[in-house]
Amino acid sequence: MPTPHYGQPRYRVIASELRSRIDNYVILPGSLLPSESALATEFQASRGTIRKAIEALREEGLIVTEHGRGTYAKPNRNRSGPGVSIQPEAQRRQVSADRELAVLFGVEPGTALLEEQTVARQGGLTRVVVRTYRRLT
Amino acid sequence: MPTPHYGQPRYRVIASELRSRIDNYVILPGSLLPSESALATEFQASRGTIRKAIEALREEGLIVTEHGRGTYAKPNRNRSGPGVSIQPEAQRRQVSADRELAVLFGVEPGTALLEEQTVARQGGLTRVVVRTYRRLT
DNA sequence: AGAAATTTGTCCGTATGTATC
DNA sequence: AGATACATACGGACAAATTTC
Repeated sequence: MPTPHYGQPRYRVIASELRSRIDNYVILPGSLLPSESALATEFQASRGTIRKAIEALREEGLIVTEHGRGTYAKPNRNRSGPGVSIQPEAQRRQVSADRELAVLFGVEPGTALLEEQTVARQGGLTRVVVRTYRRLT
Repeated sequence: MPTPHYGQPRYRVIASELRSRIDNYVILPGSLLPSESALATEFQASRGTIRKAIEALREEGLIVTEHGRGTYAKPNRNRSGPGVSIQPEAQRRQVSADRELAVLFGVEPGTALLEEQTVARQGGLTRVVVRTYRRLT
């Protein structure tokens, strides 16, 4: 059905078709796209070509891919404003000892300590934050 | 956090984190690790991925697994000396969220959170302090 | 003794990531 | 572009061992 795109790489043609389906809600926001294998069959292309098309849409921010799950059309695309900074799952940094840590470690308050912070999320919701403090070695 | 393998596979990242906890006595020698399901929740991974991480540590000889019981950190790994005793202290209390915790949990700064603090000592010296933060449910 | 809950063991199917030809 | 192979990852289901009440 899509208009022929002569002279265009196959993956671009496929990307356009998928973009159109998302824009026209043939693929609903938040729902899974067909698997790469299924799309390969439908478009009579190899999985590699399908993956290039998907990669293009992912770079446009239209879709999100999860390892072992599949590729989703992004939900509520016209909302997420800026300032929504993403916190890394785990990070290490130096912090200065608060009064309690200073007492525990037997150092002066303000002394640099190594802090590792791990964030565990579930369904976009932060479940637990773990902060581990050690001496600088 | 699923998604592509940037660098290391997830199960190896998880194995590293667990190894670190064992090395730093966050998980004490001879004690049970959290169940595979609990770890799956904490790390937002499937049980299969957790099992791969555990398998890696088991091959390193760091832990031992028993069917129906759980997985233990190996006791007396490097008996460098006799009086190497560890005395963890734990306490729970409510604290008010600092700016970063507020962002992570999506609450107003100053909101009360539950903090669990564990102190692991060795030979009178504080080795590590772990602070775990959760919502008040 | 027995039932229920918990935890690890195993197997299946499906999907994506990556490398190679 | 296409094809294949293997690694990584998810999720469900059930069995087996153990603990708890």
